[in-house]
Amino acid sequence: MKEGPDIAHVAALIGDPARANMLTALMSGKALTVSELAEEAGVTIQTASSHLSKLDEGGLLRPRKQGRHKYFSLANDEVAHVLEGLMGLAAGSGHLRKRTGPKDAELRRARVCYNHLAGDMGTQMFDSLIAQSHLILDGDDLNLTRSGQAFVTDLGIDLTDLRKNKSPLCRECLDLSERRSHLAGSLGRALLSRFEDLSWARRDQKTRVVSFSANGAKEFEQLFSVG
Amino acid sequence: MKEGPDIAHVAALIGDPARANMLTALMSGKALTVSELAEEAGVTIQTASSHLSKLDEGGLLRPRKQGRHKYFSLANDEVAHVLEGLMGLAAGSGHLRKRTGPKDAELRRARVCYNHLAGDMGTQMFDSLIAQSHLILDGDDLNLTRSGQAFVTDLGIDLTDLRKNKSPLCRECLDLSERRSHLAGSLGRALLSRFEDLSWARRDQKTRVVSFSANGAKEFEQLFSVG
DNA sequence: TTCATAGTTCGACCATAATCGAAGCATCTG
DNA sequence: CAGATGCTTCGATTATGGTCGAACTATGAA
Repeated sequence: MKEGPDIAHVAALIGDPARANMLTALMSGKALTVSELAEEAGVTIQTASSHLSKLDEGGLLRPRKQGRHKYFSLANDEVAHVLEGLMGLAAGSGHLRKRTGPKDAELRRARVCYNHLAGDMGTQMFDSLIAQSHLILDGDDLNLTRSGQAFVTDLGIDLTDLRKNKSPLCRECLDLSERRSHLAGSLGRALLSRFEDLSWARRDQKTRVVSFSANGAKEFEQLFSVG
Repeated sequence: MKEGPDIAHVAALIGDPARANMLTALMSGKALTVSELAEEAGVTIQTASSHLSKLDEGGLLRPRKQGRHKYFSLANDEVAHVLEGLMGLAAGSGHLRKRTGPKDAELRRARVCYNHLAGDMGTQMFDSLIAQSHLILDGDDLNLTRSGQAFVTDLGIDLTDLRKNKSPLCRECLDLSERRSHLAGSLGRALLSRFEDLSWARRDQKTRVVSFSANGAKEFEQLFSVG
């Protein structure tokens, strides 16, 4: 009767409150165990286990067993991307769960989107990379130019290492709430973790807030100035 | 307890099969009425109405009243973007709905889109009308030229009758799966019904297939040759 | 006006699936 | 080994929400 991918199934998976809570918890990029996710979602471990196996079957999660623990993380960047999109839609339609605490400003400024940098600083970095011609956007493809390769190598990132990875190096991740793009893919991931290594930034696992140190913010501003 | 946008609510909206069908139908970019969407989703009009008001409340749709019709389209391209992402996820996890039935070839060739002709023959007709300068496309507006007026009058269509109608005479209807336009509006409607009057074509209400008779196909080909 | 068509609202029915208790595996520790 | 911890499976209960018939409103046509 109908044609095309079964979008309803995937959406229904995300559409349950308990599962949605688990997925948002996983947006921090950190792998979590069944018990932790149960706590996040406010359900018992049995229920959580059932939910998680459904999410796994649906291809949204990547499970890893380690001893008697089972760690779950988001399956890939695409999943994170869709989740961010849904957050944008929910926020746009004024369907925020009331909570305009002080953390919101920080979240808008810099936050973790799965495992790369999002928020104002994320889009600033993206725009700056484009403006400096370190990245070029070709249709849907995003390519690192020669100067961009030098730039990130200078920053201390091993590109040949990254390329071993099967996942794409650069990816555009659209932040719907701001209608701006930021950088995902293995390079986006590497940049964020490099910022952490350099002690420029530190991420709060609980809230997805990325807080930059005074020095880190200065260095960042210098590297990714706009205009 | 929880923080952030209520992603579960939006996802649950998309997660119902009937609603998902409606949304995918609206991915064509065309505004559809409640009845059409009910047909798309395979539910009754009451059910469709209920679903649509929920989708509207959720900010996913943009409703427009036109006479006694109520047209729905996607609220904005952010919604479409999220839907695309979900399709990607569903496709990626091998959750495709099987798609190649025997009727599909017929549907691709000629089908009813609301009440005008779509499919290959629909786009052929559109292209031919443009090529013969019977129609000119001016931005978003589609205008019937003097020669076009003579052309359709020759075909036995009463234009003054059509113009009484408040609905636009010509409308472009984009078929995204083929990325081609075909002719909608009251003229598109009139053309299809004229084909039926002339016994050139007959439409199957169940499947939306439009089947041309041998003679009808020949006449059609002669009128709307391409090149 | 009267009839027809498009859509909404109400109410009742029913199916799906979320939930948790209890029991069962698996893995680590002493 | 026994005991503890992390997780899964089974079964029963429950509630949410999708569905349609029927009645109602609104717009257009004759």
